[in-house]
Amino acid sequence: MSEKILLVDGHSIINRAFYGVTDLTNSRGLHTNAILGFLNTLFKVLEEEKPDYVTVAFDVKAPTFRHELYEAYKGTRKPMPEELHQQVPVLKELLHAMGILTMEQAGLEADDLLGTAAKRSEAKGLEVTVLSGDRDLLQLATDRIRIRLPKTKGGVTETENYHTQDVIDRYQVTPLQIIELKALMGDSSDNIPGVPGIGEKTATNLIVKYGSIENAYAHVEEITPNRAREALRNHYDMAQMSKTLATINIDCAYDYDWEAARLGNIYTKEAYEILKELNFKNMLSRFDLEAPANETIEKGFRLVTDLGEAENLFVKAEGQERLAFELIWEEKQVLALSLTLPGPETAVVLVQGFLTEGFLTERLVRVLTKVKEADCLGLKEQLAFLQLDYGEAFWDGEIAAYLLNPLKDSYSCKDLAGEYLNLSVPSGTELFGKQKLSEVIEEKPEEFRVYAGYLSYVLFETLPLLKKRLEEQGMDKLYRTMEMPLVFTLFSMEQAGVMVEAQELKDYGDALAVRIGELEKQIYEEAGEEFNINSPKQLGVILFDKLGMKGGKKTKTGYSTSAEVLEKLAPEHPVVSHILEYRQLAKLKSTYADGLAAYIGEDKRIHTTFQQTITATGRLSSVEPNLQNIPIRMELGRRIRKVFVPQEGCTLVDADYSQIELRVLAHMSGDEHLIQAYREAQDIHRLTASQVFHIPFEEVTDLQRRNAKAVNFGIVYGISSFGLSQDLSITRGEAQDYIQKYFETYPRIKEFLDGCVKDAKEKGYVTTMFGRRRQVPELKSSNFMQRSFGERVAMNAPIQGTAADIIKIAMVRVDRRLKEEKLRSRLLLQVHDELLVEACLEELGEVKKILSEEMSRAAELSVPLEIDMKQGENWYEAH
DNA sequence: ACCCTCACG
DNA sequence: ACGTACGTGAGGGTC
Repeated sequence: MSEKILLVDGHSIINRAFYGVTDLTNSRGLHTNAILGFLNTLFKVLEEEKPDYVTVAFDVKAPTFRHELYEAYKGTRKPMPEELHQQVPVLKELLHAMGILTMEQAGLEADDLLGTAAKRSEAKGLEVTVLSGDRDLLQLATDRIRIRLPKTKGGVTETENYHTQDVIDRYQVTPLQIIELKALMGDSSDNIPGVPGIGEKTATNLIVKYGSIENAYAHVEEITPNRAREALRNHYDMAQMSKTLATINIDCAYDYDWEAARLGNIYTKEAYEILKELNFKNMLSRFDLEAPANETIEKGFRLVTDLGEAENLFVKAEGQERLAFELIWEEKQVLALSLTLPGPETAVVLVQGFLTEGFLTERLVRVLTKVKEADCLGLKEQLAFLQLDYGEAFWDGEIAAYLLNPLKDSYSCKDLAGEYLNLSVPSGTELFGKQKLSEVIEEKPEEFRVYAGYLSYVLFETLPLLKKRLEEQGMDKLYRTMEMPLVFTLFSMEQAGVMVEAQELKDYGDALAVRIGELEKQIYEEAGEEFNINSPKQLGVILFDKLGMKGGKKTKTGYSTSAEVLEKLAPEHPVVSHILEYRQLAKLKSTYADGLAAYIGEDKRIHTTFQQTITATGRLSSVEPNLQNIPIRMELGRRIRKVFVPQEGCTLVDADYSQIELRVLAHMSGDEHLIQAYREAQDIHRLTASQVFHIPFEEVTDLQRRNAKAVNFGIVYGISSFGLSQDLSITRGEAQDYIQKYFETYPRIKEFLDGCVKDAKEKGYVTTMFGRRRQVPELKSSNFMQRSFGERVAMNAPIQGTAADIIKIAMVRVDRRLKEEKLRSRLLLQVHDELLVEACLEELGEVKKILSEEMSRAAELSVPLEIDMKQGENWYEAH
């Protein structure tokens, strides 16, 4: 078998990685996402190909022969963003440390170097693979040169592979004719001018029929349609030049050295050090020869399919101090249990034959009530299969990892393994894509065993580390007394759900539909044509191009048509206010009337999911559906709340904290004026106005009060004069003036906010009253915008986060008391500063007492925590 | 997959 | 000079 060579288009792969991988930085603020993406792609291909030679080609920032030929070539091409540019030298250094050859030369592009190396390697008898993100490289494909183009589908990266025939199958033309296509069509990203009026279809037709641009021109009289014929006739010279531009030079003056490209051991000490510096913990395990190899770990995972064997396992488990478990399920059915006992000894028990779901879950519950510690990932989801009450034994790795770093977007087994164990573990999608797990168990039992085994193994190995870090960072109490009990409270709330009147919701939607229909008709008449009102793009064309309105504000992609802009335009043309009304109704219908209806269950209730590990500040979020953003500000939308009702014999009680964030600010800053104001239970915004503007309380005008209110809000958001000026439609100078006066009045607040920023700059994070942390990496950015954002975040997170802590405490206590006092009333929803309870009529008095007591006592502040509470026959009335 | 818009605190 | 308020989720359009 002949030897193999892998040639990598460094420029295109790192670009692709930069835009495809979420931004990351290492501890010194260097952006690393493109390097990570590049390495992931490279390792995957290296493992698949096992090449004997590897070379990565880069572009050099210097004119090439193409510039001499055509001056606009790459003239307007946007420069590499700084965040990407800084990563290139680091990547090259890393490749060199791994003993991988790189090539670059002034006057040549990476494409030309690749083409040259590929053709010479082919001539030498090697099997060639070219890895690139750029389809232009397809012109190099032959029977012995394969082009691999990475493609991301559903989160899984795969490559499309092209030999000669694959190109023909896909594009109807030969690899070399790809050049002709490109010359005809043009390529805006490379500034290659095409022939105006010829697109992919026409170009393909011409080349399939005539083989080349020259031959097509020779038969130009025959060409149809007319448009194409004239286009080619008029732009033939251009097309020929484009062809030269698009042609990869396969015989550069470059001395390619195969021996320098020969692949040795890439897992070197030098590379290990660089990866450590880059903070690529997932990668390190490949390079760390001392760490236990995946194979060693995986060998220990035992598949259990026999009832007797399972029973023995459970008996053994019951006697343990600690274990990790994870039920694996799909479509509400348990498929398997992953269990790790000290040793560590990992077993994967399949639901199969006598090993029923019922047996498995009942036995597991018995085990879990006996052991001192049970670790898992995503306990709330597991509880759906396990009849369990709150217990101190449970530890949830997802929640622990979230507290340690709330900025991540996932806390999967794979993430934990990489971050805390330096272990590279495949994810479900990587292994099985979208295939159903029930099929995977049948078809790939071996792979499933490994996948499932890791789920509990990783938890067992990670939890001690997570615990240690929580203690080190002073978050163990927060974890044990707030977040873990809350898991059970949220589970109860989700299970309870909230009852919704389906018919009323439908009637509401139907009524909207009638009005939406009328508005549609009217808008089309006023616009003089029919168009999609829901499309900001089409709407922009109608308003700003056709009707000639002065639409100033542009977004990245075109005119802005936001309500803010439209409201200013409303006086100019009657269609604008109709569009505004249409927008409002369309939103209500699609998101709320139709959207919510789809979630009403057989029990007539909507069961949302509360996410506990999403927000950067410690708040919860609500999804599928989101019940934390049901309309309230406008009357029409607010009416939707009438469909949220109590069950028979119950009523709804809604309690919300009054201005909790400002009260938290008063407490945390220790500002006497603000504290005094709250102790006297005054109208806080009016008082602010009176103190800031030095006027008697009674004489504060509505406008002054409104301004003061906006300033109070701004303070909580991390004040900026620009933000305030936008909100109040005043100049920045005036806004700055308000802010200055505010801080003169409340100097301790300024000290507190400055202190937050200073802390964040020194320590890299800010904390809430209860010790919850949020890292603020943006403060290290060299970009002014990013840094300013970091400053606002540093001011806002302690306030928003403390308020979130307080209501979480209240929720756990309210839930606990309702249960301890054996009440049938239930906590249903949380909306950041508000709790909704379904109270049985005979328990109403007690429920109100519990809510009031537990919410106001949740934290000891230097100002009272006041609660507004209402009761009603639906959520509209109760709030 | 990403943007725009808009609903909430 | 930079070009923004903090935190979320969902639907529709576009590429």
